[in-house]
Amino acid sequence: MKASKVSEYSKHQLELATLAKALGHPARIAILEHLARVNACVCGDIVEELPLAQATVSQHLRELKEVGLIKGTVEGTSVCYCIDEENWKTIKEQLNTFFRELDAACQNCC
Amino acid sequence: MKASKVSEYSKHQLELATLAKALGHPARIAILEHLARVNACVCGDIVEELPLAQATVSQHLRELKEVGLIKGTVEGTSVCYCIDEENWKTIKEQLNTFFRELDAACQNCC
DNA sequence: TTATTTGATCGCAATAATACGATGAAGTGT
DNA sequence: ACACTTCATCGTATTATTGCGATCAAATAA
Repeated sequence: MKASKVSEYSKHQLELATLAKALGHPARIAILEHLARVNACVCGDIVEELPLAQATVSQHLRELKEVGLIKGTVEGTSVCYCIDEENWKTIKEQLNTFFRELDAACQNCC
Repeated sequence: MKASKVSEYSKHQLELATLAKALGHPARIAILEHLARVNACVCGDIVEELPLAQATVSQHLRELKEVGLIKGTVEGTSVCYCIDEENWKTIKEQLNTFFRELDAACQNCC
């Protein structure tokens, strides 16, 4: 992508795309679903759930954290990850707004 | 790899990730929003809306089409694109199911 | 203290995504 | 027939992502 043209997209388009990109890998979907399933904080045993090395899982966790979907809390020698409830609400609202945009579209076209 | 690790991702995890990946680029978000905004089929003037060359836009359109978000109909020498209402309903349901999964999670953790 | 555990980060290789000019295919108009 | 339009695809350069071993940092346990 040309750096000079990135600014041509609106802020919310860039935000949505960044968010979607974070969800655009099966490992990260699996991590989120695992965190949801155990309904509690899970630590590094996420690594055990995935067919990936510890370094790779750590990388995926960072990506999810950067986009605000999860948060991690240090607990002694391990780190407890969970879905970031606060941010998730905001993110969900962003996505739903986008969905409603699409819903309003294109009733009888083509 | 440890034997306890599941070597593959589930079908729905792969589907979700593929879908999210298709939304993971600002140009494709912009295309969808434009199609929604004009509330009718638009043809190759999508190119005029984006800071990208025709070949690149065509590429993005193909990705959106492959994942079922849009459809294109040939109209003479031009092609009319619009959101694929039918598929969009299915896709939205998939996403909402995923969202509900996350909603149920992690009430008071960390 | 030293050893161990947990997880983050670094460095690098392999792969995938992005962008664009050039070209091809198919329809339209002269 | 020819020129023109519209869009898809090809070839390819650039950049980003993915994955993993190695290593580092911090807390814990001996």
